[in-house]
Amino acid sequence: MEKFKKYLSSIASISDQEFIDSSSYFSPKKLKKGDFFVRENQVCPHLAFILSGTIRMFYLNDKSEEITSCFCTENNLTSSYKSFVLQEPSHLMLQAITDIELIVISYDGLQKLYNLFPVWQTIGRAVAEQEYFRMERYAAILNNESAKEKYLRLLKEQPEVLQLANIEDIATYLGVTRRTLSRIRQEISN
Amino acid sequence: MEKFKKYLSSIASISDQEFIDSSSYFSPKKLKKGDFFVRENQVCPHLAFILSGTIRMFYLNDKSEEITSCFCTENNLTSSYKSFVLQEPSHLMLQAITDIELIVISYDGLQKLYNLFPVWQTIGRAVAEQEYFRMERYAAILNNESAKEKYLRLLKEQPEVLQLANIEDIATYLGVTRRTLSRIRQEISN
DNA sequence: TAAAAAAAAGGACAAATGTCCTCAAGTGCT
DNA sequence: AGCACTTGAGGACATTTGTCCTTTTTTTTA
Repeated sequence: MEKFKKYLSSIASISDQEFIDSSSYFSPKKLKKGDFFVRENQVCPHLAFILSGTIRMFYLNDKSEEITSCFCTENNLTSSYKSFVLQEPSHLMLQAITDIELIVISYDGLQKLYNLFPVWQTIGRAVAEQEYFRMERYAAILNNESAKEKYLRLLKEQPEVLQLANIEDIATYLGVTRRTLSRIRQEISN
Repeated sequence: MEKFKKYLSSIASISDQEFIDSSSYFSPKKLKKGDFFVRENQVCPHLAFILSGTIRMFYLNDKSEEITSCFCTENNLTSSYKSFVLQEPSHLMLQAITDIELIVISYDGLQKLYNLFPVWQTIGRAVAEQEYFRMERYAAILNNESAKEKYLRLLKEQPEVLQLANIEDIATYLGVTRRTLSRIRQEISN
């Protein structure tokens, strides 16, 4: 829980007592490699903080191809955020690509925190803002960097993902085909 | 103001009295075509609701080329959101591409609303969530649609933008060069 | 209104990426 | 260990997109 408290402190000032009072609304959860945290068309039941492990977030495009939109790693939140917030069926799927340890909270639990502790209103807004900043950055990268630059960025920022994920998934994450990714890797190794 | 109230009601339930009490924190603002709402490296001073007109949001990439990231149209919020929320210098610029009428609120004004009216906590979170949803959708489109599909989507969803913005800006918005956009337009006209 | 300037269209070729494929290496299963 | 199965690398060619231009159209200004 210490990791989680540290994360919360980094986005809003929460006192020790507030954290203790809030913590009964959270519960631990483990997933095995390959398990789904969220399936397609399921309402995302939890917002989760990743204590350890990596989750692949993906969706099916109109040709029913899996498109990876994010690799979520430890010390970050994960969820099908829109589905969770609006309590509507998810178009995103979240699947563990390693064994995972999470701390999760349900939608109802979070609403209770909003009502009981004013600080959670601020945390809730800060989380939404953080998710926005992350997505804004992702969009700027998508729109502005070549596939090679994106690969090098992934190598720098999430090197473990290159070990854990398969080529196909990395390729769709970068927005290119397997063939192009293969060329990029060849180029870099020279 | 009626338009703005309608917008707020669509994202959180605000009573008539709450709206009246809040409204003194907002002020009207007009911009002429070509005026900047936010310049580069300026801390975005306001969050704005667009009553009428269109704003182009753009940034400079590492080759100092202007990349358009959004066209903001009436009945939507606009701001350099990250800059406004964190009160840090903006890398985004917002420029009017028509004459504009806005309703704006300052950062301090919004903090006061958060403190005075609990409903504003909810609105603030809902706004952050909305901005996130918009950006998530934009990223999915960027990563998944061809330039032609993106053009057709723009034609469908914001046809007025194709009249107002110049080709160069539309091209960078779609993530292609002028030449490619020219080819797309030729193809469609056949 | 005519000249100048700016914006958009489009030609020709180069570069990047995709498609479809085969081959090699690694993985799991019996 | 041996065989099927999966995964990644990379060849050959087609398609798409970019680069660098020139030409055409539109807009601005004297």
